[in-house]
This record gives sequence, structure tokens and C-alpha cells, in this order.
Amino acid sequence: MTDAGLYEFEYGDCESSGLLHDENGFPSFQDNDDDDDDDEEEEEKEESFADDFYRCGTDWSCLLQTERKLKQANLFDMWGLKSNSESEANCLFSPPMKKLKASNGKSTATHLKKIVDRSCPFYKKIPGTPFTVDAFRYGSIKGCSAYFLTHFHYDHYGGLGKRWSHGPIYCSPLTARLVRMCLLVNPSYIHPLELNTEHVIDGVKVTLLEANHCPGAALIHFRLQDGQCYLHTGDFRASRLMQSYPLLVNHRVNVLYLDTTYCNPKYKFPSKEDVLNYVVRVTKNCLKKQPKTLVVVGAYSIGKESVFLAISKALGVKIYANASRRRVLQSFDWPELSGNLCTQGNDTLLHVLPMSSLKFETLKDYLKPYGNQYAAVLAFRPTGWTYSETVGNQLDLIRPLSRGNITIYGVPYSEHSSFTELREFVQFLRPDKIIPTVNVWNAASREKMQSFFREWLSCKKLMI
DNA sequence: GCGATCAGAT
DNA sequence: CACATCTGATCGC
Repeated sequence: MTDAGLYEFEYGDCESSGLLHDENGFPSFQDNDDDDDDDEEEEEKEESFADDFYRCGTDWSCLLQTERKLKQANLFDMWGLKSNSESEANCLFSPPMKKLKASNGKSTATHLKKIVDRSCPFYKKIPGTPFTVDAFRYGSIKGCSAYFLTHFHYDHYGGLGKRWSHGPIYCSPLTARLVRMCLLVNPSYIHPLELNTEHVIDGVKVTLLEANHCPGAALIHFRLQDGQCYLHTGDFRASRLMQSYPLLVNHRVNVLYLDTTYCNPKYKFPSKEDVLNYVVRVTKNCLKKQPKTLVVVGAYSIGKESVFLAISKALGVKIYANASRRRVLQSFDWPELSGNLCTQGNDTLLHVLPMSSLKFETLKDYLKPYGNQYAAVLAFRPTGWTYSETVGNQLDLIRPLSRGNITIYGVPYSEHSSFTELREFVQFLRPDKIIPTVNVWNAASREKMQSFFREWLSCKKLMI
């Protein structure tokens, strides 16, 4: 649509259709030139499930065939022609879940806007296997017989619900519990896999490793029968500990599917530990000045529990969370967390609230029912990264927002890798090929990431 | 009328 | 700036 094929890459290209394998050992696209006209049935030819991936080689510009929402109907749709993705010359993706509807006589501009391409992007498919990762929003994916879920965040499990029936779901035991509990997915589809244990699925050796993201989050290591190793990081925060995972030490990773959320040097933030110490320090200071302070920690669904746990431990106070959040937290099987929850707001000065409540007005209202029990609110908003950081790692330069007796701190508690952590991880793994999974919809950003990867993996530069 | 889905906000 | 939703509107049955 917009920009196309403007990007050059060191290895391979899209046109290498005659070869059996590309430079990275991937089977290359079997050339069936003409737009197949036999595109009706699921069965048809044995086009492998990840052909779109092979076809792509290392030309990241192929990502341009996006799953983007179309703002307007294209001409095919407007003229009532079937938009069949398999017959589109450049399509790299599976067919959409539903055939796009031709506009009928009644259709208006608003109808036309609603047309959405729902095909699974290639980087969610694992080539040489019938697997996808975090791909639940595309309905039944042709050729996929096992759906992996890296962790329980909406942008990864989206599409899962009680009506799920497209195939088995593999994930960590904790994630499995949440999928059953919160999404009411039929348990017969859910297959928990113990971490650090090799499981053979469809002939592929699969091992889940701790991802240092939210509870239950896993890196997924695939070892194919031909020896190829793929590592999908899901969302993760790279750590030194990972450099001692035996699987990563002992097997070269051929393809790395990388969480590139903060793959830019402007993203600098402190270690989790430093942020926790800071939060505790601020809290103690505040309570010294005003003992009648309610301490609030903002949270989404799961993740960043350590922020309130650290305060709880340091002050020796319980943690209040509402019933639905408690149910989720209890399911973690994390004793020091479960053991410190309480069911009454009055019983502790430390409360966990939805991130959306961390606003002056909302907090003021929240305080009201407690009467004169509290004279002030100290709130922490643990975001991944705070823009105010020209200062980078300098926690002491953080300036809270303050209005009346309410103070709100944004703290850079990140569950994604910083730029330098990413670099160190990639230089440790030295994969043959890296497929970014975040920030991929923008051509400039894709190109920028690839140039970082090239720099990191060029032998000359190994400085930290 | 209701759940699912979408655009937009936060 | 971007995360991971959340909200309110609209769709489709």
C-alpha cells in the first residue's frame, strides 16, 4: 500500500523462489507463480502453513503486508468482489477469518470503514512446525495445530474466550490457570507445560523458560527434528541469569523472535531492584512526614506485583486488593504475596488499584469513605518507561505530580528489556536471524532495528 | 437486548 | 513515547 520494497538487507531477498533453502537454512518458497485460482477449500494444495514466512526470507519489508485495519474499503470490496487473500499476488498471510462482505445497497461510509483484515502475520508462525505463538485473534489459522501463549496479557491472548475451539493451547501452568479462570476457555483445550522441561509436541522439542516479564510469562524454545532451534521471547526482560540457561548455552539459536519494545538507545531505565529500593525509600520518607498516608500502587491485570510486595515487606503491612484482583493474585501460588493480602481496605495503608484510578479526582473520591483515617495519598504508577528521562537512570530526578494532599509518582519499573539489555542478550545468543515482534508496523522503525542487529552482531563491535 | 468487536482515549 | 488496557459506540445476531 504505502511504501514498498525500498529496503535492502544483507542476506537473502524475496525473489529467491527457485532455491530449496535460503541463506538461513529455511526451505524457500515453492514457486507456484500465478495467483492460484483454486482457492476455495481448506484442503487444496499442500502449501505449507508458513510459506509466507519462507517467501519473506530476510526482507523485512514484507511486513508491509500488514494486518492493519483498513480505514476505507478498497475497490474490490466496493465493487462487491470477493477479497480472497490467497489469490492476492503479494499476500504473505493466511486467509481472513471471515470473507469480507460486499457492501449491499444500504451500505454507508460507516459500513465501509468496518472492514478489517484479520490474517495472522508471518512472525507469529514457527516455520517447519504447525505452531503459532500468541495468535488467537485470527480465528482458525490454516495449518496450525498448536497455539502457544507466552503470557497472560491482553495483547497476546486477545481472541481467547469461552468459545475458543480452534485447537490446543500450550502455555505455562500459571498462564493456563488464568486462561481457564478469567477467560473461561474450555479446559480440554488448555495444555500446561512445566517450565524448564522438554516436551515433545508434533515431533518438536518444546521448552518453556522463565521470561522475567509478568507471572507465568515464558520464553519458548523450539528444537526441530532437523536440529534447527528457534527462540520466541514473547515479552521478556533480558537478564544475566538467562545467560546461564543450559538450553541457551548448549544450542545455537538459529532464529530469534525478539521482543523489541524498547529497541532504541533512548530507552534507558534502572534495574527493577533499583526502582523497588527507590519506591520503598520514597514511601518511608512520606510516611515519616505524614503517618496518615494511604499508599496506592497502580496495576493493570498482572505484572509489577513486586512493587507493592516490596512496600509490604519493607513496612510490614498487608496489601489490600479487591476481590477479583485477589483471586488472580492468589492463583499465582506465590506464598509471600498470597500470605500478605487482605480483604478489607481498612486493614492496611497499602492498596492496589487499577491504573485508571491513579488520577487526582479519582483518588480524592477513593479517600472519602475512609474519613479521617488518612490525610494524604501517595500513589505509584509503575510504567515501563517515563518520558521525563533525558535523565535515564537517575531515579532521584523523578518529580511527582502533586495536587493538594495527593502525590503521584511515575516510576520506570519495566518488564521489558532496555536497549542495552537487549543488546547484551543478542550478543550472548548470536542468532543467525532476528525477527522483531514489536514496532514492526512502521518501515523506518523496522529498518532501524535491523541496523542495530547488524551492528550488534558484526564481530568488530563487542563493547558493552 | 446482548455479547463481541471497534475506534479512540488514557 | 508507548504499555496494556479501558471506555463508549457500533455491529451482528
